[in-house]
Amino acid sequence: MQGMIEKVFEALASTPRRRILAYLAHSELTAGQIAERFAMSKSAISQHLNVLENAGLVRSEKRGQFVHYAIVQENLATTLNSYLQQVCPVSRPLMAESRAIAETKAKG
Amino acid sequence: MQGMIEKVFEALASTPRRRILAYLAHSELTAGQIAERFAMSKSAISQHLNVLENAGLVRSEKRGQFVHYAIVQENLATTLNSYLQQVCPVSRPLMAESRAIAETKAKG
DNA sequence: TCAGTATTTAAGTGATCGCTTAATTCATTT
DNA sequence: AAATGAATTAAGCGATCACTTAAATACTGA
Repeated sequence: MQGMIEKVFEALASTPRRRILAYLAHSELTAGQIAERFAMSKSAISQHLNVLENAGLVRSEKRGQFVHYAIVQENLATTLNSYLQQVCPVSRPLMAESRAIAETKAKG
Repeated sequence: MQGMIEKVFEALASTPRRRILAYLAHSELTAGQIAERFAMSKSAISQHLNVLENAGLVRSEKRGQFVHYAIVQENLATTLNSYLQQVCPVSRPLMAESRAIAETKAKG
């Protein structure tokens, strides 16, 4: 496993990791807040977060005692869309959407 | 692993399987034709094709001695797109636009 | 029917994954 | 400094994955 696409699909292959991303979709959360929602040790969550961060799907920032995690929507959207475009040209409309997200984020 | 989304992401987690999909993007191929392109046994390719078919990403049809495989673009596109919508809510307002583009393409 | 080709299925094996508990690091509070 | 709390890192273990080779199945043509 080396490239960005590989890392992203590897990260998304896990149901707990996709659920973590879903939780982060609406707001930034600390590692502990995420862990609270899962029937799984904090350690396990930390390991999942590491995989997600390594794939560029989340970013983390330590503030005092807490580590805050946030989704990196742009990377998820552009990776999936570019793969989709590569494999099924039918999906071209998604590109416009992806571009629009990128522009929205750049301005805001 | 049960739902469709799980199966799709599980299938896409493998680099050889993504390469198989890429090969099938341009034309239908037999199992043997796919296997020729990989430094891997026919058996392994058959197993990968089984995973992809089980995820609804390819369909197969036996004609005489050969089994022809084809990509199911729609399932790939709609699965990734719907997941993206779920996780990147920013993109939701743009769906109407996306749909409009798709409809324009369908008509023209 | 027999031989040859295409493909799948079965069985086995090493590598990786996903978790656990325990130990560690870092920040805060007293 | 000592104790507490948040989070990561380390070590280990069972389960699953991704291959392999060998056997089975199915079709074709002499």
